[in-house]
Amino acid sequence: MDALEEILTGGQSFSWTKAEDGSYFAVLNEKVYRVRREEDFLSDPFLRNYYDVDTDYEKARIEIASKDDLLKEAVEKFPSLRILRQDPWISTISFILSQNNNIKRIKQLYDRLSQVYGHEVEKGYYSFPTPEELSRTSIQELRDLRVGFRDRFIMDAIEKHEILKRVPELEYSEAEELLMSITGIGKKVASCILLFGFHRMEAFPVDVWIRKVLNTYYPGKEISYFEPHPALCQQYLFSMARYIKL
DNA sequence: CACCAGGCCGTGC
DNA sequence: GCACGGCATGGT
Repeated sequence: MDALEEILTGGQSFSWTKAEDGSYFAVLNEKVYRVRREEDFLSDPFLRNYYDVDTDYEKARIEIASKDDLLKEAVEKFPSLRILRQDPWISTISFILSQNNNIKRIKQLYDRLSQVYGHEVEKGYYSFPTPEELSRTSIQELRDLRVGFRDRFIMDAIEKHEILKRVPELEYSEAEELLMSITGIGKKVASCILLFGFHRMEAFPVDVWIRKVLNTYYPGKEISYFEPHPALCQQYLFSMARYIKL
């Protein structure tokens, strides 16, 4: 199992594209970043933080693997899984796009928004649009880009984007409530934004895959079973569920 | 043709 | 408070 494949294109980020030669690239931080191996994240300060290099995951992995056989298998199957430290705004729009959608199409819509409303940082490579850039759009333009019923949700997120600034100082439940004041953000999308955009490791996003895992392998168990690493357990179970096509 | 995808909204009870 | 239908789009 290609470690980078799962981390960069497995559903927590939609910024990364796999190139013909097997490398991955993304436009972030006003630059085009290209990586091929995990070591490529070590030398650049932005990438170090983005890839959460300075967090020691090893202790958590041991703890998680000791919980049960499924998690043990997940840790073995996806040895270097981690939670990327992504931009709050990019995460917000990405996971609004994610609802009742699949990863491949979310990625398409992400790229389309970048090309149409972002700016070119290198020939042929476009950044994800800032709130200001995206505010040039309209319901009709968004619909023409095929975002579907999510058009008005994106419009509301643009309008209320400044609330993202207040999130870091809030308790989880308050932050969740604030995010859910944007139309189109419910509990699941809020948890993804808090996890991937604000690195709130107490988050535990429950989507259709996680629901299947919980029903099949953890009937009657509470989320607290996955303490003290709920977010990481969730990510491992998400990857496993998709891997075994639950 | 049906059903599904990193769900949420609006309505009715 | 909870259940349920509707929702755009593209893939299988």
